[in-house]
This record gives sequence, C-alpha cells and structure tokens, in this order.
Amino acid sequence: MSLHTSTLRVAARSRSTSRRDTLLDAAARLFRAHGYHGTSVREIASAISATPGALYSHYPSKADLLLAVYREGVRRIVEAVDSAVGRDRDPVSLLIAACAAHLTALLEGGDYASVVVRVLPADVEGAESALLEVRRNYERRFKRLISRVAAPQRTIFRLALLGTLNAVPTWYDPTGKLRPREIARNIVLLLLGAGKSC
Amino acid sequence: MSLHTSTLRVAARSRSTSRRDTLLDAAARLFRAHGYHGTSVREIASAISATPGALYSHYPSKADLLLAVYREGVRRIVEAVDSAVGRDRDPVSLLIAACAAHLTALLEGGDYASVVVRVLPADVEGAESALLEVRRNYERRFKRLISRVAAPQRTIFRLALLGTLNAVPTWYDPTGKLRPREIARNIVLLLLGAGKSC
DNA sequence: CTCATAGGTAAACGAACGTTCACTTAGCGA
DNA sequence: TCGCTAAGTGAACGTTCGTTTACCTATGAG
Repeated sequence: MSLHTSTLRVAARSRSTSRRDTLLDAAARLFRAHGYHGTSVREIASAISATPGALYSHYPSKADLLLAVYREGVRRIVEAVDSAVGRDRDPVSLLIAACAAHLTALLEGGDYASVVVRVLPADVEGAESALLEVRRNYERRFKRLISRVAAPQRTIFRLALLGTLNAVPTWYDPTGKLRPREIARNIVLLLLGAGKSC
Repeated sequence: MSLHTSTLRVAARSRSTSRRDTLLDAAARLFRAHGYHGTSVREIASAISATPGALYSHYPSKADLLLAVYREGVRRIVEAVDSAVGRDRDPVSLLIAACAAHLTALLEGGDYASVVVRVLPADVEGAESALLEVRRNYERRFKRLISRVAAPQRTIFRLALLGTLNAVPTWYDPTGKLRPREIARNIVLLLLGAGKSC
C-alpha cells in the first residue's frame, strides 16, 4: 500500500496511520457508495477535512486515486483467498475455501474489496487497461484452482462462478440466515452439479 | 413506446419513426456505451443533430430519459421471454427457453436491453425507486417459472441464475463457438445439477 | 540556527454539467 | 386565412467538475 513514494525512505512512517491512508480509506468508502463518476474530488477531500488540492499532493489525478483503491482492494481479496487455501486438501475443498474467502471479502471485507466489483474499468477514462490488468491477474488464481476439479466446460464454469459470486452483493441480506461461507459453498456445489446433496 | 403525449391523438403519427424514437435510440446507444453519468445530454443531442434544449421537449429531465430507455429495455426482454415460453412443455424446458430468450435479448437485442444490466438504479439520482420497481416486476416472471422446477433452494437458485445470465455480457465472445441459446442451456443445467449430461 | 522539503491551504482556472428561457418554425384544424 | 401547438433553436443560466497555481507552515537533518 505504501511503497508509492517512489524511491527511498521505505521504512519511515510507522506511528499511526498516515494521512495518505486516511485519504485512501475515504476514497474507497465514497467510490463504493456512489461509484466513480458519482464521487467528486471535493467530496473525498471534505470527508477528511482537507481541500481538493491536498489530494493532488498524493495522487496525480482522480483516476490514479481510484486505481490505488482498486489495487488495494484486489490485494486484500488475494490475501484472504491465499490464506484460506491450504496446500494438502482435495481440489473441491480448496475451491470452496477460495470462493468462501472471495465472497467473505466482498461482503464483509470493507470498502476496498467492494470497489473492485462496483466500479467498471470502462468508467475510468485514463486507467481502463490498468484496471483490467489488475483484475486479470487475480482471475488467474481461479483458473488454476478450477483446472484441478472435475468441472464440465471449465471456461464457462469459471466465468459463471465469478459472475455469480460477484453478483451476490446485489442481493445479500446480512440479517438473513445464510452466511457468506454457506452461500459460497452452495454456489460451488450447485455449479458442480452436486446440488442434490444440500 | 409512444403513448407518452398524455391525452388524445392516439393513432396519429404512423409514417416513419418519430423524432422521439430517434432520440430514444441514441440515448440507449450512449447510455449503454458510457453509462449514465458518463453520458451527457449534449452528447445525446448532438448524436441526433439537435441542441440540448430539444431533449427537454420530450422528457422533463435526463433521469426521465433514462427511465424511458430502461422501461423499453425491460419491455423488449419481457416480449422476447414471453414469446419463447409456450404453454404445454415441461417446466425445465420452459425455464431453459426463458433463459435463452433473456440471454439472447441481452447479447443480441440491441442497446435498450443492455442498458438494463449496464446502468445501476442507484446511479440515477431521481429515479432509483422507479427503476427498481420496473426490474422487480420482471424478476417475478422468473420466480413463477422456477417455482415449477425441482430446484434446490429456490431463492438462491433464482438469484444465482439471473446473476449468472446478466454477467454473461461481460465475457461473451460473439466470434466464439458458443451461441447464446447454448450458453443459457448450459447455465440452467449446471445450476440444476445436471451438468454431467452435457 | 538554518533551511530545504513534504504536506497543505486558499483561490482560482477553463471546461463541462443539467437545465431554462425567449423565440422561431412547420403543420394542421376550423 | 387564422391561430394553436408541438418541436426545436441558440444562447445563456448558475453550478460543479478536475486540476493548477502561488503561497504558507511545521519539522527534522546538518
């Protein structure tokens, strides 16, 4: 997340959260709530009691700010998925664990992860290709996991899986009975054709 | 589509497409390509070689214009689904036919249908609830169709089905081997747990 | 003590936004 | 022919947009 000030001073700044992180937090929250075009730099600035110009001390443009949020969102999802995926279980359990982690990150992982599914790359004029590349890097993980299970038509399986998982935030009810892990499990089993067993 | 000029003159205007329809077509195309906030009224106006003011002779606001496009999009999807659903087939075939029609409308039905999945109701400030209501009316059809098939966990099944279908436009390749009808069929069978049979 | 610098303010930039206004034009019914 | 009306123009409204600019201020290193 840091490593943005390009050159030296790697280990500097440790006490408390930096101002840049506060800015990034506010941007994530607003981008999630109102989308990219629906959020102005003045809103973001005033959310941290700063002026619009202060934003440009940290990021060269609004698009770059969103890109930073997006990268951090993907990084957190990857982190959650990687830590949920052990080494020695059977492929189906691995896939379920990965999907559960992915979904949990989307539903309860805060604003950063949500921005990744809320903001369409095509909406960000200057950074579309950068955003797409970040997203593709992540999807490769699922390609690997799926290649080890006996799924019919792996390509459509993977796309349907991610499409379904990413659509969950649009109908998820936090007060309902189903927890994210159960939803993920049900979706994987449904897609795998083992739906009768649940 | 017409029936907008509130009172009389129902059967007037028949020759050629009206100017309002041209406007609606252009709006649908641009809203689909760039989203709601990404499209300005000046773009829409200049797309039909008119001035921004001309737009307000037909619709009281930009949000109302989008609402009209959205309604027409849902109407076309409904039309496609209804005409594909016969009366006397078995429930699974009916559901597959409906999904195939839905997906075909999204992928090849032009701009109106695409706007329905491209534009989030929350993005349109004045018309959010109206858009949600239009969408809900449509989803009730699928509720009925699904209630007649032996699907496990019908609610999650329906949401997963629509979520997966609506996500297809993000990865569909028109030059690929899979046609919309086959994709829809595969998705339904996968979700129904009959994946092995294809 | 100096002083360079990161971080920030205050104000403004030009452009674009959705919308409104006064006015003109075309066409049709009486 | 007259007058009404829908449709559209051209220009401007006030606001907000993302961004830039000139200036300030605290702080830590030499």
